[in-house]
Amino acid sequence: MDTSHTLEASPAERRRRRVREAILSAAERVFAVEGEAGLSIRRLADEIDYSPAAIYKYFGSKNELVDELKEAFFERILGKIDDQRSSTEAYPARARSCLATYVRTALEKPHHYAAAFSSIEADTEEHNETEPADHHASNKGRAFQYLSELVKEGIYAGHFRAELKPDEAAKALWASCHGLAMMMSHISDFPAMPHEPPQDRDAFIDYHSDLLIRGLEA
Amino acid sequence: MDTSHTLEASPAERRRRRVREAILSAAERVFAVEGEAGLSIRRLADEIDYSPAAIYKYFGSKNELVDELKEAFFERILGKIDDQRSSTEAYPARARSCLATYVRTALEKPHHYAAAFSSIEADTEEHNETEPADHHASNKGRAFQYLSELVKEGIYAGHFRAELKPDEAAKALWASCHGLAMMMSHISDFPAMPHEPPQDRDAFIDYHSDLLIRGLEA
DNA sequence: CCAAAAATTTAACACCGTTCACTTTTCAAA
DNA sequence: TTTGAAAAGTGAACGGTGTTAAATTTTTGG
Repeated sequence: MDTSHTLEASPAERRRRRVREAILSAAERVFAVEGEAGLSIRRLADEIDYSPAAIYKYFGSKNELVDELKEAFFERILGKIDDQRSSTEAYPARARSCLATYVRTALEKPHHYAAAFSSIEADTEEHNETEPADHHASNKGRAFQYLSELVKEGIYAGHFRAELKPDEAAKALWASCHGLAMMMSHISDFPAMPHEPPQDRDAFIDYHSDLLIRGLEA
Repeated sequence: MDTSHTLEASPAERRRRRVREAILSAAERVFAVEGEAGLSIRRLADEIDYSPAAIYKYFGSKNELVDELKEAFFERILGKIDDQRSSTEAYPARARSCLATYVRTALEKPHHYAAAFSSIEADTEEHNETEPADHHASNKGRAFQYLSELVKEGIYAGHFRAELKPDEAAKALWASCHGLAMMMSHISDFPAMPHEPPQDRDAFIDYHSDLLIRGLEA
C-alpha cells in the first residue's frame, strides 16, 4: 500500500516537514528584516542548528528557497486583492480598493515584494513554442487577469471609456501600482513621505489609486 | 604655483584619468549586459590588465564604482527629460512626452535604471537635522522637481484640476512611470509585451503616459 | 539484530570584496 | 644625473559566499 497520501504522514515525513518548515521560517524572519543581502545559507544553518550542507537536502539552491518566500508572499497579495475584488463595495470605489490593497500589502514586506520583481527575465531567443502562454497559471499572470477583469467590469458598467482595451489598461494599472509600491518602500526620501504617520501613507496610496482610476473614466 | 586647475593636466594626471576611465568603461560594458551580478572587481581587473587591488586606488569600493555608473545614467535620463520639458510642443502633449521620455530612456539600460532604485534606504531613526532637505541637489530630487513644475504648469494653464497638489501629483506620476519602466524591462512576460516590435513598446508607453495625464485633467 | 536507506556533517572548491605589506615606477629637486 | 620621496601597482592573505562529494551518523524495516 502507498501510504504517502494518508492524512497522517509517517513520523519520518513529519520530521522532514518540520525541518523544512524551520528552514523556511528562519529564512522568512531574516529576509523580512534584512532582505536577500542578509540571508546566507550558513547563517540559516546556524539559526536552525544544522550544517550548511543539510539545507541542500531540502532545497536545491538558495534561489529555490528564496523563490518559495517570494511566491508565498505574492500569493498573499493576490489573496487580499481577490477579497477586495469580490467585496460588496460599489464599483468605482471597489476598483480603487483593489489597487490600494495591492500597494498596501506590498508595503507589508518590502523585501519580499521587491525581490519578486528583481530578476531581469532573459529573452530566451526563440519563443518557447512548447508552452504557449501559461500566463493564467503563474501568480503574475493571475494578478494581470484580476486587473483585466476589473477593467472590463468598469467598462461594462459604463464607468470607463468604452474604447479602452482592458488588457492594455490592466498592464498600465499594474505597472503604476508596482511603481508606487517600489517607490514608497525603497526611496526613503520619496519626497516628504519617508516614514510619516501611517495615515499619510494610506492617504497617498488612495490618492494614487484615484488618479489612476480617473484616467480610465469616461 | 598650483597647476591643478590648468586645462592641460599633468601627464601623471592624464594617465590616472585614462586608467580611471578604462575601469569605468569596462564596468559600464559589463554592467550594461550582465548587471551587478556579472560585475566583479576581479573580472574588471582582468579586463583592463590590472590587479584587483589596483582598482581600489581609484575607487573606494565596488559600490562607489557602481554608484558612479548609476548616477551617470540617471543624469542622462534627467537631461533627456529636460529637453522635452523645454520643447516647443503644446502643453498637454509636452507633459506626455516628458513621462514617455523618462520611461524610454530608462529602458535603454535596464540594469542601470533598476540598480539606481534597488537599495532600500534605511530609516536612520532620527531625522538628520544637520542637512535639512537637500532634495534639490540630488538627482532624484531634481527628477521630482521637474515633474512638480510640469504639473504646476498644467494647473496654471487650466489643463489640470485646480485643486491638485503639484507635489503629490508629481510623486504619483513619477511612481507610475517608474513602475512601467521596471515592468517593461524586468518582466519579459509582462503579458503580451515581451520583445515585440519596438513600435508596440513605444505605443504602450504613450498609452500609459496618456492615461496618467488624463487622471490629472479637469 | 542487522543491513539498507535516509539524514547529516566535514572538508573542500571556486568564487567574492577588501586590505596590507611589499615592490616598482614616476618625478622633481639637489 | 643622481637621489629620495611620493605615487602606482602587485601578491598574498582574511573572512565571507554558494555549492558539492565523500564520509559518517541516524533511522528504519525485515
